[in-house]
Amino acid sequence: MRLATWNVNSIRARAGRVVDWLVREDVDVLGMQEIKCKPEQFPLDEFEAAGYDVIAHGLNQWNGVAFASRLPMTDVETAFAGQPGFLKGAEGPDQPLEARALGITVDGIRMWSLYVPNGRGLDDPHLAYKLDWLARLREETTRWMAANPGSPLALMGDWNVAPTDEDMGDPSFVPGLSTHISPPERAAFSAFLDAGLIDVVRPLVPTGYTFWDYKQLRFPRNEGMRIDFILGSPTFADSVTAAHIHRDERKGDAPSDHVPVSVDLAAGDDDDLDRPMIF
DNA sequence: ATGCCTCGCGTCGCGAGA
Repeated sequence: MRLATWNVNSIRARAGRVVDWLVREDVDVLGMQEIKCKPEQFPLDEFEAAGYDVIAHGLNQWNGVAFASRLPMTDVETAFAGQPGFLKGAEGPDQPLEARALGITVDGIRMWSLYVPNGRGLDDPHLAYKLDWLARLREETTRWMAANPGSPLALMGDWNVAPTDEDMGDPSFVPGLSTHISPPERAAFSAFLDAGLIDVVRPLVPTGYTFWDYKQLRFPRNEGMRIDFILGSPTFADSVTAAHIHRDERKGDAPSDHVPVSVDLAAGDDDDLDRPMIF
């Protein structure tokens, strides 16, 4: 199985490009972020013509997450337990949920398409929202892993955090002044690794960015950021046989500012991985 | 540099993105 994540920056502006890539790369399941539309506005026909079913979760022109899959999708959730909401200018609990998380199960694998809040600025209420959102997601992930020991889980999406200095190549992001690299954001990300999740791409693709700003020739200068990740539970990580950052998708006409990230998994219906080794 | 792109909205200026 080939599984991928991609912040598409408007699916209506990018459907042709996304479907072409899915077919060309033989992708089975794609988690998308920033579809920027409601489900009834999603360009379903182009996906269905290529053999993909779509589940979309979008509330308005902002955010929005979706899955496209050639395999059956079950157990759909449009938010994780404890997910906080946000409304600009509002404070306290009971702010409305945004369309930033979508969970499904495919072939026994629990997977989430996640669009972590941007943060906007170190002094902005959106940063507190981002940190709370990540902390709540980490708590729910820990709870889920304890309740489902040994079950494969993949958290994939746009995390809006550059976890190490090697992941930040955009000179406009300044330590002490900028989001994405601040110590609390990095701590919120590394808490997932502490909880037992594994970055399944980095060991196989040790360098490279997944995002380049549209402005200031960031892509030609390769001044990008690695902020899109696939984190897996141990059993999920054990099944990963390959990983790719599809850098070429930043080229050509009307690209997203993010590129897709994919992993290949050993076939789920053979039991080679469970067979005891005999010497 | 309050800038530089790109997108959606809703009518050409603004919020949001990272």
